[in-house]
Amino acid sequence: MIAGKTENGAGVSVDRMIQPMLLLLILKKPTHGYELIQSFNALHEGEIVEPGTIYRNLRRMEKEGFVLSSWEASESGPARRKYDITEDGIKALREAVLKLEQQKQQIEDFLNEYKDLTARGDIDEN
Amino acid sequence: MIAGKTENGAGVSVDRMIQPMLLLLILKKPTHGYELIQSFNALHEGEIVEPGTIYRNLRRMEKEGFVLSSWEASESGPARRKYDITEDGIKALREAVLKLEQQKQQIEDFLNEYKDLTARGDIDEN
DNA sequence: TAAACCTATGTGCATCATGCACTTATCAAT
DNA sequence: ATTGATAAGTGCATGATGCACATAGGTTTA
Repeated sequence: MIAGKTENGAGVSVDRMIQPMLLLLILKKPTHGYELIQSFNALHEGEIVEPGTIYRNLRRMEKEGFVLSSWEASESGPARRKYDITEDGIKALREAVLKLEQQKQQIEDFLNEYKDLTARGDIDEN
Repeated sequence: MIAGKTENGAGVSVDRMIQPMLLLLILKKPTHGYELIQSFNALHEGEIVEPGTIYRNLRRMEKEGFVLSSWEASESGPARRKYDITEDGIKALREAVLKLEQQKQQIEDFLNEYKDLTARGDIDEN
């Protein structure tokens, strides 16, 4: 439970990965917020991402120049805001990838330290 | 740059790992805040952790029953608050480990998806 | 002895991201 | 006309952090 806690607990999982994940999804296939929410929640079952979080991240990323939006008519339903990634967005994605690699390494280091401890029997298993 | 941003940018690295890292350090060797700050900043060079963040996390964890503190005299210097981990703290550490394993997996999944894309040449390398 | 410095702990304020709940709006179907 | 799915968004509260500052004990030095 960290950051905007509740039973969901963004302290984990998709935590702080929303921006790069959105950028990657948009890079793969330019689309709109509603579908991104579907993709997100289909991808990580159980881990529901708040619509508000998606929409706010999209608007913020547009403000920062990582994506561009354009209104698009739907065959059946209200108009949607379709997002495309920009050059800056691709750059931001690359930087995020580098940071995530570092983060993964840090987590691995931590987990290894923990395992060393349990292996030595300094801590019980159950 | 996420959460309390500035040039430091906790959005990465030690991001949201402070609590489990502190618990692990204290489990290995009960100690006080100031030394934990040293350990932290020695461990991850370049990534400076704010003293305020450490102290606040320690007090919070004590309020939640994960650690216990006791004042202790120093040979040379002001008294320090020495922290010991509790059973609940060990439990919390174990839970954090599980979540970090999940988080690591998510990062890996993401990085693999990204690599698939670059491998297909859908995105330039530089 | 006073000033300067290191050790040690902490707080106040601003910023940022998220969860939860709610609102608005379009379109289709009943 | 009402209901329901699609689609986008906002307001408020909560929580974590950075930065700067405050406080205080102890040691060293001028």
